[in-house]
Amino acid sequence: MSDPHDVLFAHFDRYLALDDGERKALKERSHVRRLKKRGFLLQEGEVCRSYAFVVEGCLRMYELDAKGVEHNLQFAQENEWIVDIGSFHAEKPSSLFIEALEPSTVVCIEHADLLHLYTEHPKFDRNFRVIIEDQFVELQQRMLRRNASSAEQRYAHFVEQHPSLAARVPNVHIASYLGVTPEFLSRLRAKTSKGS
Amino acid sequence: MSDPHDVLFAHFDRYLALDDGERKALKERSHVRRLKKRGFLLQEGEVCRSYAFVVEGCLRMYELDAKGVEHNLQFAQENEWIVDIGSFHAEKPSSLFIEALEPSTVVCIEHADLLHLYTEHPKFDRNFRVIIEDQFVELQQRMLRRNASSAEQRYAHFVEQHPSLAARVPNVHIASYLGVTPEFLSRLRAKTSKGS
DNA sequence: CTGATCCCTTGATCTGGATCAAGGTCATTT
DNA sequence: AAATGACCTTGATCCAGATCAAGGGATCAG
Repeated sequence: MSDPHDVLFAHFDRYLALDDGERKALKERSHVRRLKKRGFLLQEGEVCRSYAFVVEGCLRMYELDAKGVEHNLQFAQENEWIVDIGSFHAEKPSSLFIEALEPSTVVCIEHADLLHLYTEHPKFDRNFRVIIEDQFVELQQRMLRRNASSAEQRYAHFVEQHPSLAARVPNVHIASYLGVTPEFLSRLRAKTSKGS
Repeated sequence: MSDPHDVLFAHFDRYLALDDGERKALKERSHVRRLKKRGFLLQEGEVCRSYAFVVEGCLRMYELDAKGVEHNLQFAQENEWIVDIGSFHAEKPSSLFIEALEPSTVVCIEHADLLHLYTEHPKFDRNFRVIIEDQFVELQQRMLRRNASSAEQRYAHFVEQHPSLAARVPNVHIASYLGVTPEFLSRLRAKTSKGS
């Protein structure tokens, strides 16, 4: 198995690649954390302390509503970031949970450390800007689909765009992410598998 | 009336304020554009050339679906930014429209100019990162509400959080933004105004 | 091995919100 | 001043998806 930090460095190669000094700083300013299945990286009421990069495994971020129903906001698997940015930057209590759906390994950067990286190495400002711009675009498209497409279309799109998530994540969670009940998603699946 | 660029400079004071050199560069690398009511800043099929800051007026960004129905993705009024970031950065045709709902004044930064600002003045990387992080957090919360709340709750929240938009934007557009039909929004309004 | 817990499915029924249709009020244009 | 069009409302009906209820197959801990 490769060093978690190497996976992270390789991830940055997709943007502006880090030089040795930046890699060293990033390594010093982050730490590896391992979570077992159903372990929490963040729970409601806590401040989100870690900007987390998933090296291995799969996590979800969700909210618990007044009726006790969970609403999945985001999944993150290998080479993806997960954090409650609002809570992280403001250092205020989060209303979200981040939970490992499988045994997972993440690289965590804490608030003070990220600020340090930003000011010492402007390339991080650049790279994190681009990373979040990409996430923003995806979220906008998801919002549009939520308003413009039927549950059936949204599910088909999800399976097409995220086949690995569709395979590794329980359908209950996909249903919640898409904004439908698990029962209804089950019916959709029954219908479309019959059709093929 | 104050100079549109001064409004933009004042906007940046809320983040890391610009120094004289940065202000000069920003002024040189941007231009003011005035739109009449129903004028377009972007139309489907075009590349989104401008990262636009609203000095005065109000615009909306929307998609037109296969059935010819519009879906509002975002509003922008004074001191807010509007752009199809995906199209802007990739310089690829957009599937969105940006239309002025009122006579409006915007400051536009084109792609090459923004890249120039980013590389010459790293503070822009920082400021635009923070700006989009804030937008991202808002959009996440909107996504959660879309999945967790009823149309009635979403409308009440919209009016509470965006009273000025609720006052200046036609209800048809608010309905589309919230993901309901104008007819249904009208019924919600009738019900809640009776209740008070 | 054995309960307990997930997770998925299927049936019956209900409802939030959509659709279709019509009419009314303003504001803008000619 | 008529006419067009944008915007809002209200009624009647319909449907996508929710809710409630039950059962069944994995998987996992003790």
